[in-house]
Amino acid sequence: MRSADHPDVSDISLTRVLSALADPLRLGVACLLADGEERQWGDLDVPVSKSTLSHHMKTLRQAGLTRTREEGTRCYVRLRTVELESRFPGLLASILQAAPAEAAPVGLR
Amino acid sequence: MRSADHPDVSDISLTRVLSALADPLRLGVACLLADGEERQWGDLDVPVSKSTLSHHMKTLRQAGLTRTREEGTRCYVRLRTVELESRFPGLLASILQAAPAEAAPVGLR
DNA sequence: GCCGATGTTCGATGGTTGACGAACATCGAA
DNA sequence: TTCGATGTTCGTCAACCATCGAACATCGGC
Repeated sequence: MRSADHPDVSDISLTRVLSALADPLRLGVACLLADGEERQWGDLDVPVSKSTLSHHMKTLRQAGLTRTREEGTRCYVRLRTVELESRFPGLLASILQAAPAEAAPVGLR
Repeated sequence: MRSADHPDVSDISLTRVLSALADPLRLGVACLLADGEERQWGDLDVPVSKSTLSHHMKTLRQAGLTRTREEGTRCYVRLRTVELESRFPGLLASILQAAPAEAAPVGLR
């Protein structure tokens, strides 16, 4: 169940957040979501197979970085910016600022 | 050669920093060094064998988080706080602020 | 010059992770 | 109702990582 594994804000773990963002592909997805917009998975142009993308999105979701919403067969995702900021002030901002230089190329289709 | 693998400030990689700090033990070491003091390996009270500690210190060093200085057979280590701050503004501070809650218990002997 | 203390390196081991394709489930549209 | 689009799950594989003990190198003190 996808909606079931969103951790509560107070349960978001620093080490999980760090390892989630330590992967170039997930960092790239986070970068792309940094504008606050909600995106559909299929709109993400990523250099991996869809099963691998699904796996990475699950990792981001379980780390508490993103929130996934299902609508029919489609999945929409957005960054939990505000919640992250309240849990780890300044963290996401400082990471995303430096991220584009070494994140995987993730674009919009 | 230990002193050889300190990356230059401009070569410090975000993903390497993140994965280095994603490990509870290394996060604990970073926490302990957060006061800016230089410490000797042997003074660190860590729950792992010395070979494992050596491995983790190498990881921190190669990620650019710490600077190691050798003096005889002893090794001293300190956080590269200022350099990190110039490379990734705000990053280290926000991590270290949240770290104590889930870092491995690293004390002074 | 010998011995103990301090780290490093090596090899082995077990666990985790990222990747893929294939098979599956579900929903919407024709 | 059948088919295509969208994600998930499963099994597998290779790579990586944390850990340990043992062997080694080096330096300082006795």
